This record gives sequence, C-alpha cells and structure tokens, in this order.
Amino acid sequence: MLRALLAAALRSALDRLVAAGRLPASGWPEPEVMDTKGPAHGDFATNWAMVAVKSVAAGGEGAFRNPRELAEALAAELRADDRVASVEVAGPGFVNVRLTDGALASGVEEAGSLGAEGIRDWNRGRLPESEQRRINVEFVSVNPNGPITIGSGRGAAYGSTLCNVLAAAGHEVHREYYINDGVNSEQMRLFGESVYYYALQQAVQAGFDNPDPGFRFPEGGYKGDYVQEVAAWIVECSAGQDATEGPEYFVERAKDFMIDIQKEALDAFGVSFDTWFSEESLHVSGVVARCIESLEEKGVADRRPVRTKLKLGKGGKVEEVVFEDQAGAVEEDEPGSPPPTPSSFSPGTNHPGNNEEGAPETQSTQTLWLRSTLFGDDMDRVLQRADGRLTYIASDVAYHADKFNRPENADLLITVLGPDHHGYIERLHAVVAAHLIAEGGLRKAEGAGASESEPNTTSQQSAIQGAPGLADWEAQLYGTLEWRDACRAARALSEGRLKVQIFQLVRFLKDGKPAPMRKRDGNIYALIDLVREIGQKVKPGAPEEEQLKAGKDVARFFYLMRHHDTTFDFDLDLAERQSDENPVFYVQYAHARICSVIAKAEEAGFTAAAPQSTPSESTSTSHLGKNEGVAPELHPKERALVLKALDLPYEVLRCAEDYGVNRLATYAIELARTYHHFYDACRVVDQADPETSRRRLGYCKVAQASLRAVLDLLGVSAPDRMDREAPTG
RNA sequence: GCCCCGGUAGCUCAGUGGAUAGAGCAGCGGCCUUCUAAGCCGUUGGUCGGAGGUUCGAGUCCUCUCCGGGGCGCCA
Repeated sequence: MLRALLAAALRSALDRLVAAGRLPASGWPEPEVMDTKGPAHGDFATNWAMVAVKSVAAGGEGAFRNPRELAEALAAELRADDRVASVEVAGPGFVNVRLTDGALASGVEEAGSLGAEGIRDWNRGRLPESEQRRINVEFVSVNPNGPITIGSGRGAAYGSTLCNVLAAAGHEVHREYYINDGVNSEQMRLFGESVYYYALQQAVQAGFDNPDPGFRFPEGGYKGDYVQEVAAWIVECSAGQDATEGPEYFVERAKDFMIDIQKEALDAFGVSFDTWFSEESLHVSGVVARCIESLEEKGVADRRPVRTKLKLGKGGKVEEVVFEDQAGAVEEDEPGSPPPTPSSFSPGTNHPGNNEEGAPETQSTQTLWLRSTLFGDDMDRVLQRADGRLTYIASDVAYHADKFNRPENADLLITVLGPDHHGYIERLHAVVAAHLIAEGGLRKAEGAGASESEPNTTSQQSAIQGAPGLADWEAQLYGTLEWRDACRAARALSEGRLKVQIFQLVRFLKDGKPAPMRKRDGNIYALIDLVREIGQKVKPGAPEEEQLKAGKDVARFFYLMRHHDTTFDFDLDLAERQSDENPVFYVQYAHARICSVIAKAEEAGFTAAAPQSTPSESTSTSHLGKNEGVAPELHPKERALVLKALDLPYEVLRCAEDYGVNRLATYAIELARTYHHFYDACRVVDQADPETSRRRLGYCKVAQASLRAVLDLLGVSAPDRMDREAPTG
C-alpha cells in the first residue's frame, strides 16, 4: 500500500521533470520501488537513476551525465512532495526515501478500516482488468486407491495456498481435483483385485464358502492395512454377499470408499475443491473416443507402426530424429551400427491427409500413437494399446479439452504435479497443443496452412532437401514449413494457457533419519496420520479435534516454508516440538500476544486512534518542517512495524506472479519478529500518554489484521491466546 | 546420455540484477515488581561449490564444470 503511494509520488516527480523540460517525455523506464539497505537508509529506495541514465542520455538530453546527477534531480522533486519526509541520494545513484509519519498514518488508517480480510484481498479489483484471469488450478489428483500420503501433502498445502493467493490477488479461481479412476489403469485394476482378494479371505473367515477359490493375490498388489479395511467395509456392508461379485465390482466400491477417505483427510488439512472430476466419466460419456478421432483427423495421431524419437543434445536441442519400427520384432540396436535412417517410413507422413488407408474402426488392430514429437516431446506416446485399451494420456486429451470448453472457460490452467511427474510436462503440452490443433484453435494463426498442405508421402527426398527454411530434422519430422509452423504455434499457445508447477520431493526426518513414505509392509505414511501425530505431540491433553487442528497448522506451515520447487527435509522432531524453535509457534505466539495487548488496551479504555487525531493532520498540511512539527517522530520499531504490516498486499502480488507462495511463510515470520521487536521497545498501554497509546493500539490492530490474513492464506489458524503448559522438563 | 532441483555461517535455510550477503538454531553473555519470557538484547562466525562471460554493478542472468537428490514406461 505504501509502495503504491511512493510509486505515485515518483511518477509525479518525474512528470514535473518532464514538464520542466529536464526529462524527455518518454523513453525511460518506469521507476521501481524497492527495499532499502536497512532502516537507516529510509523506508524505500529506487534505482531509477541508474537504470534510466542511459536512455535519458540517449534521448539527447545533455543535462545528466551520470546516475548521481539524475538521482539528485529526482530527489529534489521528491522533496517537494507532501508524502515524503526526507530523501537522500546514496551510493552509485540510489534514491532513498523516508515517508512522512502522516503518510504512514494514512496507510494504517486505511488498513485498519479494511480488517484482515480486506488486507488479504487488497489487490482484488486493483489488479488491472487486463491482468485478471479465470484460473483453473488442479492439484493433488491421485488415484483413488489409497489415502493421501505425506508426499501428496506438499501438493495439497501448496495448491490450496496458491489458490488462496491467486484469489486474493484478484483472479477468479477454480479448485479442481482430477480423480484418476480410469478403470483401464493398471493401478486401479491391481487395487480392485487386492481388495477382492482380501474380501474373499474375510468371507471365508466369517464362515462363508469361498465363491472364487482359485483367485490369487495379484502380483504387485496392494498390501497395506487400509486395503483390508476397505475389503472389510465392503463385506460388512452387505454381509458377505458382495464377495460373489468379482474384482470389477470391488474396484467400484473401493474407489468410492477411498475418495471419501481422501476428502476427509484433505478437509482436515484445510483443503477443499470446487470440482472433483472423474477420469472414468470421460470414457463413459464417449468424450475420449471423440477426441481421439479428431486427433486422427487432424493428423497428429495415427496407427502407423512406427514411433518417432528425438535425440536431444545439450539445452534440449534436437540432434537427430529416429524412427523406430514397431511392426515386427523391435530389435534394432546393434551397437556399432550407423544411426538408423528414416528407413521405409517416409518422413513427412505425419501431417494430415494420409490417415484413411489404415486404421479400421475395430479395436485390437494397431497401436494408436499421439505424435507428440511434433510438439516438442522427446518421443511419441501411445493413446490406445493394440488390445484396444485406452491409456491415461488419452483421457488427458479429453480432460483438457473439457477444461477449455466448459461454460466458465478458464483463461489459464495451472496443474500442480509431484516430482515423479517431471517428465510429464512435455507430454501435457503436447496433449494441449494437439487438442488446440485438432479443435481448429489455430485457424487464425497458421492452422489454415497446415490443413491445406499437401500430403508428402511420395517424396521423402524432396522433403529433406527441398524444404526451404527447415533444418534436416524438421524436414524429417514435419515435411513442410507450414506444418512445422502450425505445430510450433500450437505448442506456443499451450505454453500460454497451461502452466505446470512441479513440487519437489520431501524427505521426512525422524531422529535425524529419513522416514519412508511407503513402508515395507505395504503400508503408507498417510497425511492424516502425520497431522494426528504432530497434533498429539504438540497438544498432549487436548481433545482430538483440537489436536488435528494444531497438527494441520504445523504441517501446513512446514510444507509451505520452502519453495515448492526445491527438495526439503521435513524435520518431524522440530515440528513436534512445542517450543521457540518451532517457527509456527513463533508466529502464532506473536498473534496471541497482539490479541492480548489489544484486550489490555481496550480494557484500559483506549480505542484505536481516530483519523482526526493521527499525526497525518498535523504533518501533511504543510511540507515545511515535516518531521519537526507537533507530531512526535515515530519510534524506529513503530515505523518498522507499520512498513512490514502494510506490505502484505505487495507480497501477495509477487506470489501470484511467480507462484512462489513460500514467501508468505517467510513474511509471516518476519512480521511476527517485527512485532516482537516493537513490543519489546514500545509500551502500548500507558495511562500517562493516551495519545501514544491510541496510536500504538492502531498499529497493533493493523499488525493483527496482516498476521491473520497471511495465516489465513497459508491455511494456518491464528489463535487469540496461547497458554503455556507446565514445563515438561 | 538428456531433463528438473540443490550447493550461501558449525547446522537448517532467507535473499526483487544493486549499497558493507541476512535470519533461526547451536556457542558465549545479559533482560521478567510493568501490556503473554513460546519473547527480547549483545556477541562469535562467510574464498555465496569452481571457472569463464554478459554490464555501470552478479549469490542472483548466460555457458562450461565438479558434487549431491530426483526423473526419463504401451504405469498414472
């Protein structure tokens, strides 16, 4: 908020320089408001003079030969501004600015009237309309074949906070969970069979005959305790009758059960979704089949028995295109032999127009390939197996098509994925690009050229040699310039509309040693167990609900402390420590302390300073002797507190821009620290000095509002009081 | 082989292309008759893995390189 104020002051100062003819009217960059080296250097700084000196000099203006001269000119104009208390030029050309106490007071006043929610959403409506977007954020999205793990916990914490931040910044956010429940998938089949197996066992134990005695536990099946629980639940629901139903039935029932379990865990973790989207529903409705057809029509998918692979060199540069024969036995890797030539599969056949000869509509013929190499993927991907089963990626095409075609029609898709999905990014972009081409989304761009381009099946020679503007590998892959450009354009479009955020691995450390997420006995470390364990340690005697809440607070904060795209160690011992070393409590304690102080102040009859009595009146009326007038100069710790507390809207914007939500955790710690410093140096409740008391009460309220707002964004609760337990030793 | 992430104080990590690189913990020394000591103050501690480059200026950007973690399926 104060940054915006200073930005305005800077702009008007520059306008005055322009008006005075000392600056060209344009051609120089917008000034940037930045932090100072430290409190001694003022509240904010700008490096504008250093950045702008070149363009100003180039503009033919001879007056400023170096950054310092330019900085001096800017400083002189700034000094004339009501909102500015002092200006210094320092170092190579920094302009350090200190705002008037009145300016600060006006910020406090505004923030005070907004409250926590208002500060959190301060940017809403202020973000230029052109930058406000409708954003669909998909996160967590695991198979319904087990509980949410502590690994997914990071994605849950990150995704939900990212949504909060984007919304607070002024975007319209849709939270989405994609249920990976495709019954074709290996995982779900294995899970269903595992449950079925245990159900049979339990039926027998309960005295029923085994209706399927020959059924064996599937290889690589699921062995965790929860699998038996699911089986028991299903059996119990129907008194053993269901065991006669077979594995397919158990997939269905177990799936619903697990989704409920997941919902419950996520709920306890403070995560909710607007949409739970079922992958299977896409198959059932036939959308997948339709999408695939359209891909084939556009020539980005086909059944030719060849797989294209790109050999990549440093920097992802394509060094070579390899066409792998998939027809017969695939063996072709003789060590010393020259690189496989384009062989009988003529280059250029990937583009549209030649898909009518093969590919009967019946299943179980040839593998259907998505030619994802056209869009930068390093190898083609299978859409449909030779036995007719569709792959995961096939439903992904339909899923993204659906996301783009809904009534609410998101401008931007954000997909949050775990570290194991890193290799999936290229594929996803290929999927989206293929969809955009297939849907004719490129009609205005290069799409027209592509659809008219001539099939090039006959002359691979001319394709390789004759295509102007194409590198060798491009000639092999695309055949024509038009087709290449269409594919490129589709890919570029995809980059603009789909942002994939990968979060990195978490290592859980217990007693300094890694705690595995999957245990040897087949059990997994569930998020809900993590939350419960921490809660029990941190709030020993409390009721379960309170423990879960405390555990959630700690777990979320820990997950969010580090940048999502960085591996980090989750120190369970530290998380479970109810002490000053635990940053969560440091922050929450600051909030509780503020609440206590405010209560004490109000008890003593103080109310936050009313607008009339703030120093703003006395100082802003005249800019002469701005800091020496009636108003007492603010204590450095007061000033620091106000600056920090009012900076939340700025932090929110930054986070919304680069999705680096961890900064908010850092901000929360910093704000807490700033308050503790303030508390230590500045007494709030003081009967002998009611004016100061009122003013400081106002700062407390703003600090409280900002702290609440950040914690709210992080999904961490802000307790009004924290009572110390008896010392444990 | 290619891709992603990391390498900053003894440890865990911050760090918008800017000024003398910062916190917490650990170590040492202080502060509760006063609004919550889960707090605060002081102090010790650095070839930002290495080498080049870009520029007025690099922990930050580019290239190369060393070390560590992860990923590269007709799994999802």
